[in-house]
Amino acid sequence: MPYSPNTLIEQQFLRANDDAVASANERSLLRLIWRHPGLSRSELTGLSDLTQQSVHRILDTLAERGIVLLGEPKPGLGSGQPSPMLQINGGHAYACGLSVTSDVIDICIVDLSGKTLAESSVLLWDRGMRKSLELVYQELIGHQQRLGLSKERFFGVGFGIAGFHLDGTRYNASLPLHEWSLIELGPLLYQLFGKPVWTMNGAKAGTIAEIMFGAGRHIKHLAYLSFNYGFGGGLISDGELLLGGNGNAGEFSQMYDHEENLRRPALQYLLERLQRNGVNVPSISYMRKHFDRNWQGVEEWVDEVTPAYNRLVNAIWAVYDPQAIVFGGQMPPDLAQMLIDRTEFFGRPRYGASRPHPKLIISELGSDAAAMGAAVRPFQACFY
Amino acid sequence: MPYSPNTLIEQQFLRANDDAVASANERSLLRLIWRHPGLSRSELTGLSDLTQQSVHRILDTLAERGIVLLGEPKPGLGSGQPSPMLQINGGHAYACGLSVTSDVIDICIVDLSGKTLAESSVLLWDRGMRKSLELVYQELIGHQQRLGLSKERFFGVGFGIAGFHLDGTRYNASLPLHEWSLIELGPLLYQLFGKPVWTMNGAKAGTIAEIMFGAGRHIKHLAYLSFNYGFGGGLISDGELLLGGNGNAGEFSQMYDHEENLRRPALQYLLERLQRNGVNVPSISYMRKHFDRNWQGVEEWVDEVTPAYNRLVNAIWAVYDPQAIVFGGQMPPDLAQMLIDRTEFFGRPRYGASRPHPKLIISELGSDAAAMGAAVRPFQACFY
DNA sequence: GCATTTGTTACACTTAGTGTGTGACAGTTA
DNA sequence: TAACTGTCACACACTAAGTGTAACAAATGC
Repeated sequence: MPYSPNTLIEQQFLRANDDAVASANERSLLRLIWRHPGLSRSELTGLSDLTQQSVHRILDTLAERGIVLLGEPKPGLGSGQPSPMLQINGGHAYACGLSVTSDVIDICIVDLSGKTLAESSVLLWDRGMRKSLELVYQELIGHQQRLGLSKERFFGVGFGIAGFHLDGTRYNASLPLHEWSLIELGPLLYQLFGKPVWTMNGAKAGTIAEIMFGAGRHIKHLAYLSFNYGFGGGLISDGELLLGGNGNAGEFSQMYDHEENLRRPALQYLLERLQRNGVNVPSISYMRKHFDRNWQGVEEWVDEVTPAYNRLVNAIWAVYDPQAIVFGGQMPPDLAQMLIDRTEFFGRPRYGASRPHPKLIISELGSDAAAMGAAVRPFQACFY
Repeated sequence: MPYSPNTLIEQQFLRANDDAVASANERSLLRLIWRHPGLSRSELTGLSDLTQQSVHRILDTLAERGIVLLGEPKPGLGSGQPSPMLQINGGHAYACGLSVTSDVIDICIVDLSGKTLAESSVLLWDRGMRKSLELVYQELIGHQQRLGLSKERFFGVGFGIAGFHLDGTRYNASLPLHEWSLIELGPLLYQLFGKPVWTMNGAKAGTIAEIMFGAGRHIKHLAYLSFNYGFGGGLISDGELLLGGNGNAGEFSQMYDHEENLRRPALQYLLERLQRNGVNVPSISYMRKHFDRNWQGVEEWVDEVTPAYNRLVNAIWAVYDPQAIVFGGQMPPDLAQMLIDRTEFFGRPRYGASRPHPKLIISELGSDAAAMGAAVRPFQACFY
């Protein structure tokens, strides 16, 4: 039987007489509370399709289980009996997110309300996978002790890795991660953490962060570009991550042939160029933090990748037609703007009406998006 | 309030005390019967997630409403009380599909079981839209009388038009169809036919045919290429048509820049070339019927479009990653094979494991796929 | 202070699926 | 040919979950 995290969820998080964490209607209400912080019970009734009585009862059981907090009456709603404010109870559960890239594992602990409780990272150096995971586990234990988090409230682990999906929980990552490739990561990590583990491609983790914390909260169909050492991304359809036939929808790099591949907008090439030009930029995260568009070589690189970039944007438009394309990953916002300024949509207007093209948006999430996305993935899978 | 066909469905097709045609569970059973012709009631229980009792009761109500026929006991199932064979009752409802292209409107009448009852077409010439629709309506009336179809069993109309979606039921079609562009087609057609009308892009109609009658019956994630005068297509995710942000997912032509656009694999260019070479090929449908790969100019054209074709296939792979890409529309099967033989996937293997790429499949549906797809669209929207 | 408005809560009702048990039937065995 | 066995049909009581009606509670505003 294939590994599935859903069957491994602990009893204390499940509904009575049921092996799910929340029913479809419960999830729809939880989603609304997530998206509208400070909502009152009566306002929620208006947003939901359910009747007032059903909303009331469902919230009652959610509050009894400690998932939702019924707060102070909300003021300023006009006449009538005041309605309590609703809040997701962060204390009900927390999850750990891991993002494995070629040189570092980012760790992030997030509670059910979406609050980041801790962040840290472990450098890979030349340590083997087992050793690295052992260090990650120690980090986690440290965070738990420092924050006074009980093991019982630990819901699960989200695990993102830079590499494409093969099948089950197997991935194919780039060379430095050869040890992590081609093996079933799900059972391995479950054994280490003793909690259910949701695995995903790293760019998909960023996409989930964008769904839960970013532009995806208001835009239902979008494409997320994750610019990193290489680059990938993800598609969101109707607020849900789209997987495609093999789980690799949004692995945009694949569209280039050998030659064009060298002029694709992957940050490794910009980094190399800057270093060749003597600009002191040791890493991609440094580049993101201190980016200056006047650095020697930036303009040149942008001009060089513009054709491949425009091909990318138009291919996404043609194939998937999202409402928006979000620039994320480690891309410096100002660099993203330079690309956006050079965008050329190929479609020509007909009768004055052009085919509506996607908006181009710079992600407002930090560069830790992947680890954050990995961390909320368990909650997104079960609560929202 | 925007036009919606679902609210216009006539009483005789709706459930008691409900304004839907079939509940989620009813639809899941109907889908299974559709996909497994000759299924017995007991076999259906095994395929469905529901219990035997629930299946029994749901089938009972569906049989009472005349949607399903309980037939003869199925022989050869071993011991036990014999179980009746199940059949969708074609007589319960029929629908009319229209496919509007630049020179012709194809008409197709399909019953609920998927059987084609009639096919015909109306040439557009220089007739205006109103006049053409009037002729289509006369054709429909003729078919109804000849086949003895009662108006009461007429469920609705599926309408496909070659042009991209704008919003609501407005489309932007190529020049010969300027009269059909930029207007709300839904209310207009509802007024003419007096039945709910589901509108869609023409290539999406072909995609729906592929879902219901073709490769989509067994493959859940695929991309459909509709080669016609121009070319478009559609995406299927988990057996459902994917719309994207503006309803234009799968409008693949959009990915080419001005220059490459002239070397894209649209059949208009092949037709022109053949005619220039003195090959007697008056139309695309003639070309499909009598295609010969030795015609003067075929090989040359295929070589010329191969780069753009490979870009297309790789872009679909990169962006959406389907399990299969289906070659459909008016493309002659042998011509499709010539392209497939020239396919080059750009991905390189890593650790000997390549990223799994989509299978390339030639559609087995006839060239009337668009009208057929348009015709089943109302059933697909409400029953399956 | 009272009417108005709106949220809370109780209770009967509806819908839809489940669990149990009995009888029907075909094929096998004695 | 009668008994046995496994599978299916079907009836009935039960459960889960949402709806509709109505009484009651708590604020606002005149």
